[in-house]
Amino acid sequence: MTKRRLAARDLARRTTLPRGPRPSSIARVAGIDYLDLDQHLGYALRRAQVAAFDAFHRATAGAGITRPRFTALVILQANPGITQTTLGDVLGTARSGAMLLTDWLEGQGLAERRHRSDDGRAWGLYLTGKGQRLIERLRRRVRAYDRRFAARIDARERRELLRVLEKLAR
Amino acid sequence: MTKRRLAARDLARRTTLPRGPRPSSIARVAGIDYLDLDQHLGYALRRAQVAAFDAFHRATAGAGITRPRFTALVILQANPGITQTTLGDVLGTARSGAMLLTDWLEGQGLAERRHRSDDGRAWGLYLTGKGQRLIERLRRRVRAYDRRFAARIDARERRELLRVLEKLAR
DNA sequence: CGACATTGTTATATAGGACTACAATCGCCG
DNA sequence: CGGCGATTGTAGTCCTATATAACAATGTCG
Repeated sequence: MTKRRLAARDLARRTTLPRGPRPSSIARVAGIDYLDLDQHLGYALRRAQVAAFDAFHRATAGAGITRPRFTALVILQANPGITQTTLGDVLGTARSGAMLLTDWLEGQGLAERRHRSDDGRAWGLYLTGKGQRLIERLRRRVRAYDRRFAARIDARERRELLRVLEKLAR
Repeated sequence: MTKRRLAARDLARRTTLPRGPRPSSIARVAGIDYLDLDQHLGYALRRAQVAAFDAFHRATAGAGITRPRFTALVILQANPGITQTTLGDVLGTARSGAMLLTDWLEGQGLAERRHRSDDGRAWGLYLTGKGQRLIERLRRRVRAYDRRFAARIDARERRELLRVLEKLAR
């Protein structure tokens, strides 16, 4: 244990399961003129994304799992030993956020920090057995809900959509 | 002035321009295994949406305008006299949020509340001249940035994308 | 008129971040 | 090999965007 683990963290406070804002979906209100709002890619993307998030939310209901937490678990599953900084890069958040997230995962017994022999500053992050089991179950559920959500469009549209979204996200 | 306007609001506090979290974009990190994350519509939509928000953010830089504020201005422009509750419905947020938003718009001199003759409870919301000028300028800028962002795909892809996104958002 | 619903409002709580400063450690360069 | 800048995790602070609940004023409808 180096110094940085000595400080007793208030894990309890950070372990609170988020009630979270219900994502719901952004319904179109009758009688309202939206002008050209739907012609904006940004607006259209956001509406679709909120709807998708709703499906995700139902898939992970009760597990206290949020979007970044799910992503983190997937990344940890596929990249054992990753550092917090890299995790933050993947999630697109600051280092400090990745640390809070890691604290939560550790507090839940889903992941653990292990010292790296090659770098005394960094931790290697690993899923625990519990974390492994949880993410496998969650991935099945999320995939299922994603498929159900995607049922609104056909297979070709879905393929095209993913292709175009990737071009936009780059 | 009915009672509900009498309470002196701390407009100053709410008038603060948001520094806001820089949206940036969620870059793909080299050497990391993402598993099937990109196959999830939700994940792909989110990445694209963050990228789009980045374009929006650049378009509205310096004006203190956030996404919901922009939407509110557009909606007010096209639907003068709308109530706060309806505005909240359009934005997909709670009434209290719509009120805070309205407070901000009013504090900035962009919109104003006027009594409705038909309903003593509700306010009708209207853009001021300043708000009118701002939203017209902003819409031009946002459209331009949206076009620039959309340049990553061709016209047919864009049309298809909007069509498919609409199906998903419903 | 009286019960109930709706509107705006206020107060409160919380998640989710960013940002900064700091100590330990690494890596490089002279 | 010794020192200095860069990097990592950490702690502390701050802020935004939300939601929720309780409330008074007002509307609606039986």
